[in-house]
Amino acid sequence: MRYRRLKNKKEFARILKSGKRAYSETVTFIYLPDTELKMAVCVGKKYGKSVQRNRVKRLLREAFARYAVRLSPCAVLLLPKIRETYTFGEFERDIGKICKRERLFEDRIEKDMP
RNA sequence: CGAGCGGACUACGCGGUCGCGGCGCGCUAUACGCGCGAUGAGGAAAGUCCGGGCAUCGCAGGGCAGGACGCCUGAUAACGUCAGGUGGGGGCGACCCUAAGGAAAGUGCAACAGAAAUAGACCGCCUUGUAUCCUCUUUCGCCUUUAAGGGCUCCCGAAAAAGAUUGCGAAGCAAGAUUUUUUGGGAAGAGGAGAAGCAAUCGAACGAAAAUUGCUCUUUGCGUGAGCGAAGAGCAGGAAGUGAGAUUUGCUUCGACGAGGCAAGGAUGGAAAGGCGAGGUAAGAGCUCACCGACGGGACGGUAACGCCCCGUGCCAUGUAAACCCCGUCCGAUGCAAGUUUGGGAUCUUCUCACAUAGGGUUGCCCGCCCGGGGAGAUCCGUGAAUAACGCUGGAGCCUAUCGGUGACGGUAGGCGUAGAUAAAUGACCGCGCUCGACAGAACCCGGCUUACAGGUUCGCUCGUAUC
RNA sequence: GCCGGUGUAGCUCAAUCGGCAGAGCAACUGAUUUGUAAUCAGUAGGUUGCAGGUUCAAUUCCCGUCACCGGCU
Repeated sequence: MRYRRLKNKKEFARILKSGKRAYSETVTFIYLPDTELKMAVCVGKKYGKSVQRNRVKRLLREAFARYAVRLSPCAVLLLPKIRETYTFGEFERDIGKICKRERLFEDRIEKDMP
């Protein structure tokens, strides 16, 4: 297990209030340093019907899991932007860019990771 | 081959790598993890429109209110579902649709149009009464209860008898007014004046800051009609105009007033008191008759809805109940965020009520029944508290065979073990194939209904065309 | 998950028991003004969310569906 799911409502409020935000074309990334790595995906009703919402959540989790091994411990909220279609490639590329820019990678030796 | 109808099934497939949910086994030694294994969304999981299970509530006492359903029989745990049938409607047909009880229990509504809208008589048809004037021909009546019949009077014709008188010189013959009797016919008809209108003609007055005109054509409205009006187009002309009133001419329609009968006909309307044809009548009418429809009764068939046949009634009350309503059947309420268990004890303060009052609960209301304590705040320690566990998936379960039943469905035998999350699990990448993949994601569980949907497979059937 | 409500002109809203779909603002045209605003006169604008049914007739009654809004927890 590389990361934990965020479930508590209080933690959501804390991150939204004092977390740091980073933006990209497809996703908004809110993070706050913590003792261990935690993550949650926020997808409300305005993203479509249940099939569409589930697909967005799966794609985001998969993309986050690609980088979860190398991230320093912090609490992360992922807020996708509303679009017509969602693809895995865009999510993976943007999350990678953000993590690099915000210097969240713990281990800088393995730079050849895709 | 083309067009179509009905039913059933399926819902991209295969392989590899990484990853996710819970389960089982093993390791670590119970905070967190690791490895292996099998397994893991639908026909609609959707809408939440019905029905049930299950759970709780002193519900399983009564009444009122409210809601749902409504051809018949069956299936089912139950249903507004399903099966088979009946009636009605649609289609050439296969087949499809159908909330399909009651309108003589009562209330409401039926705009506009139309003479009239649930009722009657505006026009009309028929019978009858009353009533004005003039002209012509003329035979120019009356009574009785009517127009049948009778009586009286008058007129005309015929026959018989009597017969004043007249002619012939007489007998006699001829003519013959008149009277009586019998018998036949007749005692009425034609025309106009009248009323209401339309057009033309004459015309007092108005009209120079001038179109307010005429003719033709087309469309259309009103009127029974003569005719009148509106809109548009074209042509012509330049006082042609409007108009109180009057006369004549041409034209149109109708007789007036009253009583009674009728519901045939009258342009409307969704609907006009059965339809249609014939007889009948003063005119008419199911007034009578045939056929069709309606209603009532009976026989037969069917469990029944109903069908079919016979007889009778001339036939009376339009539609709407998906308006209120009546009749019959059914319904206690709340929903797994239901609910059960564990996790908190002490002190203080305050509010309300107390033996049937008040309050709370029980169904929206009433009666009835039940409850003895209940609620709030502060301080201290304690705290994962929108939490944890249960409910939670073995159930009216699925598959196969067979038996009963037209069928829905039921019985028997054998086999199977088939998601259970809770910020909520199915994804990413690579390769191959094709027809290039629609609608769409479980949240307590079932039975239905409805809605969305790229296609594909298959069975049965209908119509048309061509060939044999 | 459960329960309730609303859809009418470009906007905000009416329509009594089923019988001609209306008002205000906005738009357009004309008048007024040197011009604009205001004012006055007039005009146009509707699949009553969609689809089906009952009825002679539906914005209204019934059924289905779509969109939006609100409440409980």
